[in-house]
Amino acid sequence: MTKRADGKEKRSRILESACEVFAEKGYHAATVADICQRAGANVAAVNYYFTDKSALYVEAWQQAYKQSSRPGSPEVADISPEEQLRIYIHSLIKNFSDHDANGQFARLYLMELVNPTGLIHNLWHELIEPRRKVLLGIISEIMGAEVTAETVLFCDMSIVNQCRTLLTVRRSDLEYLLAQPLSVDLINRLADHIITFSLAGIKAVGKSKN
Amino acid sequence: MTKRADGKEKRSRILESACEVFAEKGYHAATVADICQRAGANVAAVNYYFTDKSALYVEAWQQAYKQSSRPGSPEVADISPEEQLRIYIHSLIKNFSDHDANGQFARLYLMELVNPTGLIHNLWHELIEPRRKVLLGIISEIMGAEVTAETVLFCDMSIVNQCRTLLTVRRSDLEYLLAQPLSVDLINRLADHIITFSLAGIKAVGKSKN
DNA sequence: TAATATTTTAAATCATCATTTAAGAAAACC
DNA sequence: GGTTTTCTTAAATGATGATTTAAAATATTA
Repeated sequence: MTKRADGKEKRSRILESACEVFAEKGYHAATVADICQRAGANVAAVNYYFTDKSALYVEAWQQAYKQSSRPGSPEVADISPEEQLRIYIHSLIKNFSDHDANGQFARLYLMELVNPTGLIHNLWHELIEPRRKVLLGIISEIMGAEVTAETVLFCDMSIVNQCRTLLTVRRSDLEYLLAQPLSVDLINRLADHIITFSLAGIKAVGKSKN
Repeated sequence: MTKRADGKEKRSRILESACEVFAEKGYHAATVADICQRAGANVAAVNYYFTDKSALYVEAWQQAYKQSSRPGSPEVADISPEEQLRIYIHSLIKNFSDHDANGQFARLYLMELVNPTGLIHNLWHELIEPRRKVLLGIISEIMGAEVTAETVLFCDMSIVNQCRTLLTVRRSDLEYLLAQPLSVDLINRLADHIITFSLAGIKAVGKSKN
């Protein structure tokens, strides 16, 4: 009935490295041994604290989600939707290029998208949808009310998937493609590119649809 | 020293289902048993014909590559770059939405991108780069000569990643997002969307950069 | 058809991981 | 300090999946 003070410390270290490893390799390629080693724990610890690899996975998801920063919460209602989009894309890019907490959730999400485990069925829609709504809102504001839901969704997909570049391609491959190291500066230039590209894209699609 | 006539038939059936399974699940989650079952073959067949799971993987890659259609080879030099882009994007989308040969290579590629096995190190650049060059050429033609290589690369990434939506998201999830079945018609509308969106994007980026 | 080469099969083996166990170490509590 | 609970560990067990083997089946060739 009594708990040790430092008790949960190893637990959370495991959770942390679980996020890392699952994000890096996906569910199947990740091994419990690898996770524990990084956490400096014995393999048995996973089952002691989480019962299962799969349960650990689910908790890692929730953990990573909680630690990730929601992009572009519409705090200041006064700025133009274009400016809101700018901010949203910047924070998306920042999230996607981080290797810690933020980037981890984004990667976990991508891995689940690409090769679903079926373990987080419930979380899926419930966690993701609210965040997506923000971007959908911004887009339809930019386009005006005349436009169909499908068109807005297409734009959403266009934007998010552009940003996913950073998530999909390994750093070294990206550096090869771009023929330069992946500096903060480069990432900012990419963000600016996506903003310009998308803003024009949205407007053009909006125009062609009414 | 003599070969059986139908000998290679089972071999190629295995290769075929290997493409399927690897494309669907990625290297780790795919099992030899699953592959053989789909091919109606005994598990030992993999080792008999290919020695290894990993060697089978490499051959599946090559096979899928050969069977995939290169998008937008610039056969007719007379059409405008805008029209070429249209054609390129359409064929990319077609490739990415197919579940047979074409789509398989695209999925294999994505899986390797997202969670590299390191098994196809050599093939990688050598197979992919030539194809990418086509799109880069089209883009810089649209933008004019004034623009930096980086800008062209960013546009390339914007376009390809938009198209990757179809590869990344499972059919059922996509249908959920779009609230409708994934018809040929829908895919065409998506392709048209990406074309309009990207053409405007390219032009805007080109303008802002000189 | 006999002799040989190739392909297929079921079962055995091996390897990699996940999971359990049981014993020991370290707190916490009295 | 002694007792109890919580953690930690190394080693055992189990499950899954890749690979090997050796024998059977099928084809090819002479």
